[in-house]
Amino acid sequence: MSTPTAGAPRRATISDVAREAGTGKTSISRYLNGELSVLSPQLRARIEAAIERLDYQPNQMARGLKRGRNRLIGMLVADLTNPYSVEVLQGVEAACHALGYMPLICHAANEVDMERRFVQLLTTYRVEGVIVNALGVSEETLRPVGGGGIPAVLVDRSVEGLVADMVGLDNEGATALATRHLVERGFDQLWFVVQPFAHISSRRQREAAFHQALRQYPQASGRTVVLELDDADELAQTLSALDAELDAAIAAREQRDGALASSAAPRVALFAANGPVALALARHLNQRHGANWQKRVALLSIDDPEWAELAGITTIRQPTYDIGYRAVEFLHERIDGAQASARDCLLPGELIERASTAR
Amino acid sequence: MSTPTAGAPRRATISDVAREAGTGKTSISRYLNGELSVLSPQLRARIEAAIERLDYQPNQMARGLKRGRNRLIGMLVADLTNPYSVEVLQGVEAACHALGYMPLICHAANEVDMERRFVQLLTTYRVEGVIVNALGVSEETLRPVGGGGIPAVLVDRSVEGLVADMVGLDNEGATALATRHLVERGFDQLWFVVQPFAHISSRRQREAAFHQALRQYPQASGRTVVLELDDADELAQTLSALDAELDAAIAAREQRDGALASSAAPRVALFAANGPVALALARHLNQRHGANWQKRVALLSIDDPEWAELAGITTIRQPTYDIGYRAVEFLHERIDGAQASARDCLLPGELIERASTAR
DNA sequence: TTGTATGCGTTATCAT
DNA sequence: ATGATAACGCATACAA
Repeated sequence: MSTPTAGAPRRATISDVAREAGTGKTSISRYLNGELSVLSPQLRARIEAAIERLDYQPNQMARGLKRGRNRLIGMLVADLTNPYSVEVLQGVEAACHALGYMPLICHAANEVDMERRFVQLLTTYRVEGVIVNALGVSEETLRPVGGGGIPAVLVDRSVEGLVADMVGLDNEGATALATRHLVERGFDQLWFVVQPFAHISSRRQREAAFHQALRQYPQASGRTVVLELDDADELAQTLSALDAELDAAIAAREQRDGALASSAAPRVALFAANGPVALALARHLNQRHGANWQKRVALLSIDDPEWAELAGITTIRQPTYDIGYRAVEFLHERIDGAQASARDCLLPGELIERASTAR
Repeated sequence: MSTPTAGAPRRATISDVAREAGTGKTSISRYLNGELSVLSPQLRARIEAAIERLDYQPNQMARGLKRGRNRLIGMLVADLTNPYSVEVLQGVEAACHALGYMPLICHAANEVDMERRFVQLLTTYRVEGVIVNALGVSEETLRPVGGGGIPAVLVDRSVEGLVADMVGLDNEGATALATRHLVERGFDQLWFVVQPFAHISSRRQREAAFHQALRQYPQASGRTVVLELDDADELAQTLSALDAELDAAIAAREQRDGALASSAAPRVALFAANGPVALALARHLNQRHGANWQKRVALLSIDDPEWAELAGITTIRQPTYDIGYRAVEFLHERIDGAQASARDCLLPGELIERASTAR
């Protein structure tokens, strides 16, 4: 059994190559930067050979130091556990590839100090720009970014006090679309379930848009339920309470409509503000009532994770890939010096109808 | 509306701080590196003030260049879409934090040339080590890593011809555990479903271990089904065929056991080699037969994604967090110069029993 | 066409 | 205790 590498044996530098090729460093540098027209064929050949022999690879750190830009951009992700983030990431990566950037992916894992630590780190590495899917807790921690600092574009969430471009879902349109769908399907009690707002703008926007949209439908009533996903005890408690209220609502309806109404019982619909909320709801209901829970209550969610099809959940699918792609394009313009005032790019969602909201 | 930053206004350097504090760069450097004992209180105060005033932050690129190490390690992930990867990643991040490393996350998205491009990039950035969840297609693309190149540790999969440490699931143990569970539950036809092996060692290992384990149970028979997830048409076709065979198997059993056996019909179990396969199977079966599919056939999967509980799937949960954490620890030892021969670290899986394998 | 010299922002060596 | 000065690996203005 052979032994893997330990201390690296010092890599070849540009000077080594120059010596090996019997020339100066300048020519090597020229070769590396594709200034081929100014190199005699012989020299060029010697350089090529030397590079090959020494397995030379230019040191990007040194390069970046010298030229003042390193083609690095930071991608600060709040929660990679959320499929939404991964999908956005794929758009980001594609755009970076196309535009010649290298994204440094930083995963805050929903921890505020992680976020702080990462923006700190990204600035000390002199990234040329940052794409931020922020925790949004405080503009404080994002100080070095946006506004007077390095160019930034926000994804999904804007953060108060931070002036920067932003791209995300058209929350108002998406929510209206979903609400309308539920009402048209005959649900007249709509419960909007959302995580604690914290400072997360998209949650607030969706909730506001929900109540706004509801005003168009006098036949339906709505309420907001806040669900804390990160605390198992509190979550279980809230879900139990919710379940009890559901029982009451169903009982009330049955009583009002008479016995024959039981077949038309499920008139309340749960509207999950995002995928994680929907998963928590579905898990709870499923555990409590088995696969039959869908007969008790409807469920619709913003975000369209892979399992939604399996569980037959109606969703609003976000244009995640495009969101990521556009974000990088925005950032690219800023890095190139665009000075326009902060722009918002709101992309439309798409309704995916499934069994969970059928009659 | 204010306008975001464009071209950065050149950050302060160590020289700027020195001038501002009326001293030399050396003292600033000393201050930054915590050599506080050799600084007079007055100078120290002046430096502190200057740094504050100029909002100075040391340039890590330059630092790394000078000291020859940058505390960067690469984390090459084959597929972030797989929850397994994200979970491993969390262990990696925690360990990096603890050991003072900064992980550069690179997402190959199952593309071979992406993988090649990233190892190239990581070496030119002179990362001190790499954790690789490889596509495994060819040792060729990983040449600069492991063996004679920069220290590397493999995760989940080893790649032929590449000598390096490796940490992952104890595939043999986990598969045996699962097989035994299925047999004990009374299933006597076990179909092991796995993606094309390509060069992915863990798939091969699990399949081999499956047939190996099966030899202990003469009452049960097994076979391997290869499922190509990336080609929708081929996938649909294979799944249909599978479904037909399932019908045949059920019919055969009913005939043999007589009419009364129909209640005890489901004696065939699907053993998914990993989470993505399980999802594909569940989606198909659910779409074809509705929620009742669980009455037709059992399902067990290695990997325990979030939706498994919702769908009631029995799984083998991998110690993902530990896998990531251990990987970084291994790497750390190599970076520090450990010369031992390549080690393997195989961690045990845990059986999570759910409805999908009940009688 | 090719090479020399200087500097990017830091740290390390050596004086003072 | 403090400060010049020389590298680190590379790119570029300038000279040849």
